[in-house]
Parts: sequence; C-alpha cells; structure tokens
Amino acid sequence: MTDFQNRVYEALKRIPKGRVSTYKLLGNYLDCGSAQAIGQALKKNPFAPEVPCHRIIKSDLSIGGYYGATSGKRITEKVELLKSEGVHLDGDGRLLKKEQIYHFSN
DNA sequence: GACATGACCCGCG
DNA sequence: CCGCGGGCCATGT
Repeated sequence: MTDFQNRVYEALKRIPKGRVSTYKLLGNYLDCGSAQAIGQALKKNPFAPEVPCHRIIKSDLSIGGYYGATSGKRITEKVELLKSEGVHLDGDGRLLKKEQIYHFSN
C-alpha cells in the first residue's frame, strides 16, 4: 500500500451514498493533476466495496471504468450498483442529475 | 534511474 | 459530434 493509495481511499469514504464524484474533483482535492494516476489507485482498490470506488465517474459525467474494464459486464454492474443507491444514468451512460455530484471540501 | 502503461483530460480542427 | 495529439503522474519492470 502506498501513501497515495491511502489518500485516495480515505477521500472515497467521504462520498455519501447516493452521490458521485469525478476523477478531476478527486484530483483537485488530493492535489494530483493527473486523473490517470487516480485511476491507477482505484483499479488496485483492495477494499472494495468498503471503499466506494464505483462512485467515481469521468469529468464529462460519463460512466468511466470499473475493475479495469471500460465496457462490458463490469460496467453494467457498476451502473446497477449506482442505480441501487439512487444515482441514475441515461442511455449513453451519462449522469442524469448533476446535482448528485459530490464536491470535496475541507 | 530510465521506460512503459493506464478506470483520464483538454484543446484543436 | 468525432477523432487526434499532447499532457498528466503514480506504479511496476
């Protein structure tokens, strides 16, 4: 476990159920200018689903990936999971309600 | 230490 | 709206 990963997971646990956030916002909160770096940490997430890595979507509000996949069964699961928490996406996998986006703050 | 990789982002045409 | 090119930065070889 690296420090970076720890910080990412701690931040994730701050996201309330029924809300989602983006790689960019997370990066902003962690002072990390690369969303890819965030993704690297997420795909290695050893605490799923205790750590809600599924509540992270791309900055354009599209679904993003899950467990290394950008499409397929994994993604379907991610969508269903969010759906069960009250977060809905449209047919193109885009977030429907922008007001559900969680902005980190201290 | 150099090199490659990726659940990404942004500007440009 | 779509594709392309360049940038980003933690990790693993």
